[in-house]
Amino acid sequence: MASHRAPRLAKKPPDQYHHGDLQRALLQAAVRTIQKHGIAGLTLRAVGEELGVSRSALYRHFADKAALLEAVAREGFRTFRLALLAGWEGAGRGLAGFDAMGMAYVHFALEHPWHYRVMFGSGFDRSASNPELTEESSGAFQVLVDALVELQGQGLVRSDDPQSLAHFIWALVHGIAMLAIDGPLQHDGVDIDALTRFAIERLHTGIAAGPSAEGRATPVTLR
Amino acid sequence: MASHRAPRLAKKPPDQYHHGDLQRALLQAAVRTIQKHGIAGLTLRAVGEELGVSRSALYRHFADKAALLEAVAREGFRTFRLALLAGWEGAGRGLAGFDAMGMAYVHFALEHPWHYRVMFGSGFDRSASNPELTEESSGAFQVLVDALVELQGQGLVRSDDPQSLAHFIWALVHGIAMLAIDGPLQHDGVDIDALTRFAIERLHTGIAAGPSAEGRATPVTLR
DNA sequence: ACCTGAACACCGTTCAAGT
DNA sequence: ACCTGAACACCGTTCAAGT
Repeated sequence: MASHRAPRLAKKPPDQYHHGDLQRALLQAAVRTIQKHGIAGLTLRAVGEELGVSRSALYRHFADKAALLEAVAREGFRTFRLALLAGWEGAGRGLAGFDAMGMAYVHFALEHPWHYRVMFGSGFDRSASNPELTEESSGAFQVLVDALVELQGQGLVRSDDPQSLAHFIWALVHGIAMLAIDGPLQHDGVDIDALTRFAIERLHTGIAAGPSAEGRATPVTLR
Repeated sequence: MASHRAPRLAKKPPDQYHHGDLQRALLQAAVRTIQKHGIAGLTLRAVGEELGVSRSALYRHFADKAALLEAVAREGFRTFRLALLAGWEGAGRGLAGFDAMGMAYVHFALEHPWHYRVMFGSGFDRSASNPELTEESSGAFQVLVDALVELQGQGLVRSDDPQSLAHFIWALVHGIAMLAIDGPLQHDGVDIDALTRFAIERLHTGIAAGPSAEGRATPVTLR
């Protein structure tokens, strides 16, 4: 790019001080390394090698390894929130939007399993004051709460405390995601999509037997 | 214990070859170390020190560190299964037993968080053929399946595929447990017991609004 | 049979030194 | 201001050697 004399081209031009934005490059390299070698195989040496940079260069841009993982989690929560929102709004909100948001949740976990693992794993202190991370995290959660409040306003969802409802539903999809990624649903030939659809149906009508629920084709959506 | 001459008493008598059952002692020491220093702080050196034994002595009884963690998980699944069964039978089976089993699930996770983390964490290969572990694990799952089949036989639960129902319910309680232990429910002042009870209620009747569910004090348990 | 202790190949992190 | 390279204190694992 700049004007040096006849640079001997390596794959990445080590012209200036290596990068204009090493911070961002380190983040991306960390994600690639995790995808290749797992979260335990994320070593600062491997990250540095991928960029042709010393292993201690990272410390100019991140406090330590945990901070690097936090950055990965933050990036994950950001795109996660957008995915949930896209599901909700893409299906035109309402009960269809609610269901689409649930599917989007599980799909995100299946499509970005490593991001999801880092986001909800224990690679860093969640309690240690980390305002940026908790903000992104609760931002994603808020999408669900907002949707529930809207549905309650339309009389489509029970008028319970929205926080409790949201925690309940979040736990459900989180559980499906975790069991699908790392748990026994992984290799048992379970159709995750079908299970998720089933779970969302049961979310609407419950599991109780009896004329009020059993045999009804569509969930109760009076009014 | 045995007859040596005037043993200079250390805390643990290093009389013979240290232990009659080092394997079991190592397992317990591992659990204690994890409880004290976290799952990442589990080092073979720390385990050995706790027993006054070399750090390589472990390799006589476990293939490697992952095998030690697997043993912890196996022990966890065994007592977990018993806890679920105690809830189910202690409450006299039926719907009350079902609810008690759900509470027992979450309570186990809250009372043995480190065991739970190891059981469902990624400290070892779950796919790598490990028959003993998967047997214990699916044994715990089977308690739930059996209960559901029994409830279906009594007409108390929808006649869906019991496996799907079990996966759905398992995901829910697993999600609550994970969010309560490591997630944002941890320090938000959320009453986990109340949330679990609420979740189990919603499990019965669903979240839909309308006369068929809203306002009814007790879940539908016709017949 | 069971355990030790040195050795090996790895880690994350620090810090003086280079440009 | 940004990065290097040596050094430090840790790891898990192996293996000859002791009893």
